[in-house]
Amino acid sequence: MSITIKDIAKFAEVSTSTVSLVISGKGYVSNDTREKVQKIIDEYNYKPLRSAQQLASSQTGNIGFIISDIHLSRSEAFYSRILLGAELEARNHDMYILLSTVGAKIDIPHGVPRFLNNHDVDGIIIAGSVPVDLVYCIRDLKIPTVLIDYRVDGVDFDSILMDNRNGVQQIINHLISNGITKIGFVGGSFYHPSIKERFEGYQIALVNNNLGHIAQNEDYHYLIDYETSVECGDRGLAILLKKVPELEAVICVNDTTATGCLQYLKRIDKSAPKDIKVTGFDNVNFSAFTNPPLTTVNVPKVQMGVEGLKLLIDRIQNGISVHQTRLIPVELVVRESTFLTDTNND
Amino acid sequence: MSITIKDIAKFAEVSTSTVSLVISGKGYVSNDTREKVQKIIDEYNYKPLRSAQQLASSQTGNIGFIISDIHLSRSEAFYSRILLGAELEARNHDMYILLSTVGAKIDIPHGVPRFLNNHDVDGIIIAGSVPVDLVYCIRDLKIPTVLIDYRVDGVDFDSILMDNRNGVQQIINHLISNGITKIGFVGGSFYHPSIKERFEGYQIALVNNNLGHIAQNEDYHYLIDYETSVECGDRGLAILLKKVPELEAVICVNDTTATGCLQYLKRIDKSAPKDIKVTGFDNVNFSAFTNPPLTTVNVPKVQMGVEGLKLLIDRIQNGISVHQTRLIPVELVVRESTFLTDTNND
DNA sequence: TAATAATGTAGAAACGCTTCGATATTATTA
DNA sequence: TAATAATATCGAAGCGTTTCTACATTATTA
Repeated sequence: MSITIKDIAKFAEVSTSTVSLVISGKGYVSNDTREKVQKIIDEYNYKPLRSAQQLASSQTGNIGFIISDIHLSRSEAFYSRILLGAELEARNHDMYILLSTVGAKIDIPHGVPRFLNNHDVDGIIIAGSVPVDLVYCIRDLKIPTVLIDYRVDGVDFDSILMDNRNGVQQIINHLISNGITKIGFVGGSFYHPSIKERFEGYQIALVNNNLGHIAQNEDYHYLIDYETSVECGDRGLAILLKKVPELEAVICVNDTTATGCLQYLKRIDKSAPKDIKVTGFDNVNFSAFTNPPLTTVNVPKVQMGVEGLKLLIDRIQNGISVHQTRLIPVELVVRESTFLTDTNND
Repeated sequence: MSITIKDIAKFAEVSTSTVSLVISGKGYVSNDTREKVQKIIDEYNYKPLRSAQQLASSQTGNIGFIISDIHLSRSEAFYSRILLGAELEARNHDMYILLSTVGAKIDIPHGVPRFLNNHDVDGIIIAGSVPVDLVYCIRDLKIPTVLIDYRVDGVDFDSILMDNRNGVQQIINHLISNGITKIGFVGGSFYHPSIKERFEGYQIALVNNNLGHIAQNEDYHYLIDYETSVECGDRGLAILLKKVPELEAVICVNDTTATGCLQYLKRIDKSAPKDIKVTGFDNVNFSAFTNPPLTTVNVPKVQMGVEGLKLLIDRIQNGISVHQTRLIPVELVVRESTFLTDTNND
């Protein structure tokens, strides 16, 4: 039917093993032979059949990407950008990504993504929080795994994290250097490590600036809702302002929550930055288009996906023994929700 | 290493071919034998190796899912719900989904999703609009293909569409039966067929209600922006109200755009439904949480993914000759952005 | 009851690749 | 210069399935 490695070998007048070596780049092949074979391959646009490669090499060429369905459909493109980055890098290694969403509750072992039980992946990426039972299950499977924007205490995985604490510190320095000190925090519960880290960054930065009394004062903190959402921000700022009417700024755990704060301000006929400074986190695509545009922290989402896949490939191919954590730097993006400026800051 | 079909055959004291027949459910196997073999399979938790199956059967067991990167990251979980549905149904057929995003421009044939050139999929789902060149390319490849929420004039594919015209008609009937007639439309350009259909539905419904003059009056229509977005709705309603101050209702092409209208109303110190009725379309997850909650049209997104995959499987397995279009019914969801009610309508 | 059809099972040949030796040639070292 | 190492190529085995063919056995039909 289609053209096979045998055909190429015949046309190039070499053995199939030589063709295979040329394709994989392994072993010894003379330059002359390599070029001759490559020319034939190109001429016939030959692509080795994946299933045959897989069967012979006992590698699947697939990466399993696990994400909670909530994250995928609610988190405003944050995780889908990570997926995008992973896919981008997967192409460079000629691998495919098998996507699987998981619910908040899954029963082990029947409810786990199929590719786990079926041995259909060479490695796994977990993006964002998933049920811990699943994490334990995957650890026991001993499949190479990388966590992106997630970690589980007591489980030692390679991971890609963003520097949440530093990001919030940048925000706080930005506020304090402009004379703002009465700074509140609106977030979600600590079900996700990033939320916890952002709040910790908030507390540390305040303490470092001799504002420990605010860092400790629960009136300044709204950390109740399980999921972060627009409504969470709306409700959160309302409650904070009731307790602390003199609040000067509110740091939101992410851009979505910050949108909620802006919404609340508008409802009570106030606005940022005039009455109160509002900041977000993540720099998702809509954050430049809120009214006013959000000061936030840019998280290189696509790059996190790329790095995650690179790390995973590294482990699959080289089986490095010690687990790595890569902390991705983040960067303050100043827009008008904190201070009106003349300079255009994109 | 792992357990193979040979092991199962040995333990069950049958041939490998019999085991294979039991697994696939094809051919003739006596009940006794079937049960005996199945018991062994279960006992050892045996799963056939995909690559071997694929090689022997020359089927990949994969479905390619193509979506524009804009759709994936901007369209508020609409398309990711479709993806979810497709994945759900893929599981029932023990197939995997290979996801590929494409940009607004791609060069044929090098920029097309890899799985096309590499013969790594048995069929393709295209969700939402993609470059037409890609559609032509896929047609020429003669791979079974299903379009979901998209169509291209002159290309005959199986497709899953939603009943956009009927949805808008339901909205208009809802408005008119409550005495509202001065109804505007805010949408995007017609790059996507659904946008065009929704506008057509708007016009048809008006004509049917003896409101043809409004259907024809361009002052009532904002159809400029390429992408539908919050800003598009904000800007659109502003312009409409300038031209038609007595406007009573605005039908938005989707929930995102409707959100923009609500935003604009708030800015000019007006609100829905008091000053003007606002409706959306799609019923995405946030539409129940806007302020006020949006009257909209529910589109069964997950079901569309499921149906798309079913149709695709049908074509792959049975090679049905005539192309099918399945029109998915939609349903009006009345919330408070049109009329304040006593009844709770979820 | 004899011929035919349906049912049930097994053996072995693919499927298209990778990789392990084996062998031959060339380069390097002692 | 002889022994060894590095380079280059090939043939063939093997990866774990599916499926074709052959051969029995049992059920159905004339």
